[in-house]
Amino acid sequence: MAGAGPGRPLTDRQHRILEAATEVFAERGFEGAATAEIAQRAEVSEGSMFKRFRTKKDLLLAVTGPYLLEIGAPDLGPILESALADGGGFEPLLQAVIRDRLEFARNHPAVIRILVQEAPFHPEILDGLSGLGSRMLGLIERFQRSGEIDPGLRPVTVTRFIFSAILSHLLARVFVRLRDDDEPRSIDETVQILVRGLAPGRGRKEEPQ
Amino acid sequence: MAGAGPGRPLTDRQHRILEAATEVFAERGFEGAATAEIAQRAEVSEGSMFKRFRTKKDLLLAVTGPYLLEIGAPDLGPILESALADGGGFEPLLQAVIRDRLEFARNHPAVIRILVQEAPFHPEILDGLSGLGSRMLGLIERFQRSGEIDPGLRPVTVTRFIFSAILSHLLARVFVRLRDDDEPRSIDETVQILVRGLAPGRGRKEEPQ
Amino acid sequence: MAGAGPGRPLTDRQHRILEAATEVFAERGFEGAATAEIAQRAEVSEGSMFKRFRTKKDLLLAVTGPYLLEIGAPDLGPILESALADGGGFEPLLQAVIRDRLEFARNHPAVIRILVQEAPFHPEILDGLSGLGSRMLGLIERFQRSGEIDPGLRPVTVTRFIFSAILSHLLARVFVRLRDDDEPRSIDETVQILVRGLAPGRGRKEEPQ
Amino acid sequence: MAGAGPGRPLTDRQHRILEAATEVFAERGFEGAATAEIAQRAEVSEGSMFKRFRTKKDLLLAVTGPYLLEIGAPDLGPILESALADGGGFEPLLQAVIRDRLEFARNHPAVIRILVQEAPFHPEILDGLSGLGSRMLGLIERFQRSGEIDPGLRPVTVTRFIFSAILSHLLARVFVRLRDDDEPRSIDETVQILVRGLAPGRGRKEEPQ
DNA sequence: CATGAATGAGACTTCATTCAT
DNA sequence: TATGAATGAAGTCTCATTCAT
Repeated sequence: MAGAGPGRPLTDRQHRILEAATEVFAERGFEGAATAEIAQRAEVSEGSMFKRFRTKKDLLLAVTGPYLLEIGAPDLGPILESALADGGGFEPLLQAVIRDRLEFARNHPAVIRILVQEAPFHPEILDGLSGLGSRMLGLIERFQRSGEIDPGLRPVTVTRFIFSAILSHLLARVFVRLRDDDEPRSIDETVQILVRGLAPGRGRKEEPQ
Repeated sequence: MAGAGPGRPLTDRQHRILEAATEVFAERGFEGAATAEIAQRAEVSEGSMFKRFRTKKDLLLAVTGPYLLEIGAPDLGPILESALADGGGFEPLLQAVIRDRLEFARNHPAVIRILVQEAPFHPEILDGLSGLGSRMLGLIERFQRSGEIDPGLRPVTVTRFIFSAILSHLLARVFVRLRDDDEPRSIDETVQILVRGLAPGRGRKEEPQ
Repeated sequence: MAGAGPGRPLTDRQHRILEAATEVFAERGFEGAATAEIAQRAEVSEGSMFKRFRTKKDLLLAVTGPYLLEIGAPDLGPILESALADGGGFEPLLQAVIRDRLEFARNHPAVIRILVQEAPFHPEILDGLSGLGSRMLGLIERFQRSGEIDPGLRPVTVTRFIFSAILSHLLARVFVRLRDDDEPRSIDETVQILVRGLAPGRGRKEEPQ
Repeated sequence: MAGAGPGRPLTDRQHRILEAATEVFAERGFEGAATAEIAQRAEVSEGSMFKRFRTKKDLLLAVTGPYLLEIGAPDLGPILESALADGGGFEPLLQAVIRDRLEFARNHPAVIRILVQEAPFHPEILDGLSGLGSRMLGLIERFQRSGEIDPGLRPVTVTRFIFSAILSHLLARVFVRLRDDDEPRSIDETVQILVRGLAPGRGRKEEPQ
């Protein structure tokens, strides 16, 4: 999952343009970003820039697209993949997923910002994620059958919870620049809470009936 | 917490302006919003608008400010207050908080959007929240002492977790317009997961053995 | 037909803008015209200009529209009207029409240029003329019945011929700035040629003998 | 007059460029045409194009030039030439001229469009026609002496009239794409009207005094 | 010689803000 | 006071032309 980058071959200039665009979009938001500033940071004329990327929005999609494809793609990061493949338990998988996504955030914080900031205004930005949701639901049901997740919880809720746990890490990292330096511990704690919270009840507790 | 609104007395015109601004900021984002459109929707001349709100940014702060003040203010919603006051347990408090915030989101979805969308670009927008964090930490430590929250977890983590659980509800409601209609159940499940996940382990920390 | 002008009330500034636009469009053509130059000649900022006329094309239509409406409208110039109304002969009508249109060209040469130059690229510019053709055909058939126009000629041909005779005057005036100063004689000659040329043959169709 | 094309030898590439330029200029006008599109349609790089034709305007002149030279040149179409040479009558000459020009328009409609559209902005485009006017005047005077054209008409008027009759055919063909399919009859009618209209009066008629 | 990437100048258009009425 | 016309600055995008490869 950690992510390679765009598939199409990019010239050096185009690479610089995308990097500059990523920076500026992250700093100022899409609407607030000026194509002139992007071109300037890329040390390229605006004319050149618009030759390859026909509109500002193309630039946005070119910046975010590659990363989304990879998120939804089946070739996840090696750690994650092994955790998934061996039909292993829920806990190691969570560990792997969270670690993987946090590493992604560490490597591409600006892209994370852009995705989060612009998704409400440009829904198509997330089109690459279409498959992710159903895949998650499938996994969760599997773990419910294996007894690691409480079958009484609706998969929707579980999905949202896991997403939000990860998201909170990302937001803290990328936006708040949290003072929490002990990331390993943070991950351990997050996993612990999730595992315990999602585990089947010990007989009593919370059953409506 | 449920919150009335701005404290300063607003003329009818100003009220209409703020409503229009809220709509437009939510729909198009701060940078994407045109003051002309705000004035038009408020059925007020641009001149009048800028007389009272000197800049577009003033308008933004006037829209968000009141709600933040109220979030940090001591006069929380009645339900919440009672839950807090009687030194009651963690679970009913969580119920109350989540319910209260969801109601808030139902009443002011546009404000939620604006807060989430613009916070990264206008940090001062969140200034009103300064006290919230430490108050949360205090509460958490109290529940750790009372044995309802695992003392092994750092309060920072717990805070983030609770926030993110609430946030995920808000996001689902406001942005994704989720198909999850069974909100009461959703809340119950959320509370269950949090209570179980944050509860002290059964004898030892995290190790099964 | 001589033409009043636009129907909507125009402020002084807007009037100046339309005048400037007329000049510049006539001189440089629509594509060749720069909105900056129009604004400058009108002594108005571009911003102001685009407030009233949302696009450059709006400006074009605002310049040409009024004159076309009047061409197709039933309130022709007084001379023309009287010539038409009294069921008079073909010759005085031709005199009136040609004189009227030439006067129009003398008063609005720039508009004529624009119409001729831009019609091929902006067909909607001529929408106001829709009714003119059929009205012409009706008139011609009437004169064919009255024996002033050869019934052997198809009305299409006759229409084209009359149009082209008028057009040639306009073009000569507006584009070539012809050295033909004796306009009255020019008109007389044109009318003579048309009347004779369109009159029924002397006994047989086309063969002198 | 029927006219082959440019005199200078053109490589295949240059030929393709001129064809593409003709198309694009006709469709979009000179200002509206993009050199990039011309190069693309010609399947030639912009670099190559500008090597041979140094500016866009060169391209325009290269497109129109050859046809104008030929119009003014002494090697008219065979039909026309015979009609002219044998000192024949006015009517057969008119027939020949009109037919010849209409055939020209059928063969090169795009060039006609360009000439008509761009002549007002690039007068030099018509430089090749310099001799045409005086030659026409000479012919007309000859026919006035021979009694086929009314000597009372000024040659300027007659010239304009003949031009306009031909022009109206061209315009109808090229711009309006007229529904008049019966071209032969159209020509006959045009010639009839001109011959009758320009013929000397039968003693009375139209004398100012 | 052919190419097409690169560019600077300028095009049209939008917009937050001001100010005379 | 309320208005909305006016604007300057800036924004996105296009294009004829050049030049290193």
